[in-house]
Amino acid sequence: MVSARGRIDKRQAILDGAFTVFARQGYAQACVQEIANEAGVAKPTVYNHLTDKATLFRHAIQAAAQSVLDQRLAALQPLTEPGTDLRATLEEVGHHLVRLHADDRSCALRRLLYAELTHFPDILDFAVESGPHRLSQALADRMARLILAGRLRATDPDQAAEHFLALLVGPLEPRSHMGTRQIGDTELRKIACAAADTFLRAFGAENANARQPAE
Amino acid sequence: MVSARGRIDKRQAILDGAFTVFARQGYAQACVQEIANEAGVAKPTVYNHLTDKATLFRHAIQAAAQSVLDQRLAALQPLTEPGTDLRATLEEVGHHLVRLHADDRSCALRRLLYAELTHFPDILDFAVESGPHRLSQALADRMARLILAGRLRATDPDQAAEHFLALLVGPLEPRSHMGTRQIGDTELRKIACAAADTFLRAFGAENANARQPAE
DNA sequence: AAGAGGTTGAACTCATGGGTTCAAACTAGT
DNA sequence: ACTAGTTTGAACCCATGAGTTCAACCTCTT
Repeated sequence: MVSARGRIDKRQAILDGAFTVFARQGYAQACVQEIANEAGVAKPTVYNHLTDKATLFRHAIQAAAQSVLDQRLAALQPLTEPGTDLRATLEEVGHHLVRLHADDRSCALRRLLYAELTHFPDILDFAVESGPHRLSQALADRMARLILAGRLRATDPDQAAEHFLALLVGPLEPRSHMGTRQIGDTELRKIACAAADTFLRAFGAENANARQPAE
Repeated sequence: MVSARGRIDKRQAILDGAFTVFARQGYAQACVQEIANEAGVAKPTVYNHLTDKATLFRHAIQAAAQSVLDQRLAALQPLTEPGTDLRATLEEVGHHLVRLHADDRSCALRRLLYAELTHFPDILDFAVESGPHRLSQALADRMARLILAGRLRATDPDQAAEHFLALLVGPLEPRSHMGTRQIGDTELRKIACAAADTFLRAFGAENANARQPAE
């Protein structure tokens, strides 16, 4: 028997190649032969691991969505220990989130989801439900803590999270030409700063509304 | 000769049917025969008016994008004469914009653009450039007037417009499951109110920051 | 009535690509 | 070296659908 490690590697390679090609071509235009080439594997091997083009697609999307979500959740980390300068922490987290959102993989995944949602209604479950929704929940948890600590105004934490994410992501779409154009890091930073600024004006605690210059 | 009116009607019917079918199936999965059926027309007639499936797609998208943009620009109208209650006007415009954004046609168009942007890079020109960008510009013009009139804080009008749109549209995507689920009008209204509230807190003139109950 | 231009349906050509088959080659474990 | 499970390439079958052709057919114009 071929080493189990080798099998798993092949499977991973196939899923990775599948996502790459699907991202490049869309579901219908992507042909299995090309996926096999991308993965450095023969066509029958693909069908040996994944029965269908459709299940191949589902698994590739699911893997990509999981990794994207993990990255985003990790980016919220600094908010659990906000330190003394809340603005700086928000800018940092915002910058990180915005960078992830503008990432190639992330954009490709979003495009694929939008495109094939009608043909694969079931991908909603693990891609939308556990995508932006989970992120929003996690962020709302942090917002609740900040409100309790008196560092934000007393409001609905869910709405605070929703609006912070909106301020980050909203300006991104038009500027990136729907994920086509890459955005420079300085521009991303500016977007994050602007979002943090507006957010603090609207949700900051009354006594700390003004920009605090330094410690 | 068949009446010119009849020809034009056929062409319109074809473009409309094309958009409907493309929206339902995506570019690759849509077959020209089905478009012909949808338009109540024979297949060769389609090729008589539009040479290609590709140009058929381009024209259908262009027409849809134009009509969507027109609707959105019209929705900004109330902001040119803001009346005494700025908050109410913002909520009204916001509600209108959000309703348009959540509309079936609009969602379908957005999905198509995302999906086929890689295969038709040229649709960027008339769909993205003259889509959200134009809307943002028009809104920024209104913002500039409001700032000059002292009804908003002195800031960059472009950023004010960007953030207002972000606050409107951002919360929509996750809730509508990327345009799959229809959202009730009361929920849309709530989203618009929340957006107006956050926006006024961040961009309202200092003296008019608080909620003004009535005239 | 005659003719011109657009429309129709059906049949046709041809390329693409999903999925399968199979014999040969490979790669451990014994 | 022997065997079992895997991979490989190439060829194959078959469905789908883009785009074309053509003869019959409207539907106006003159």
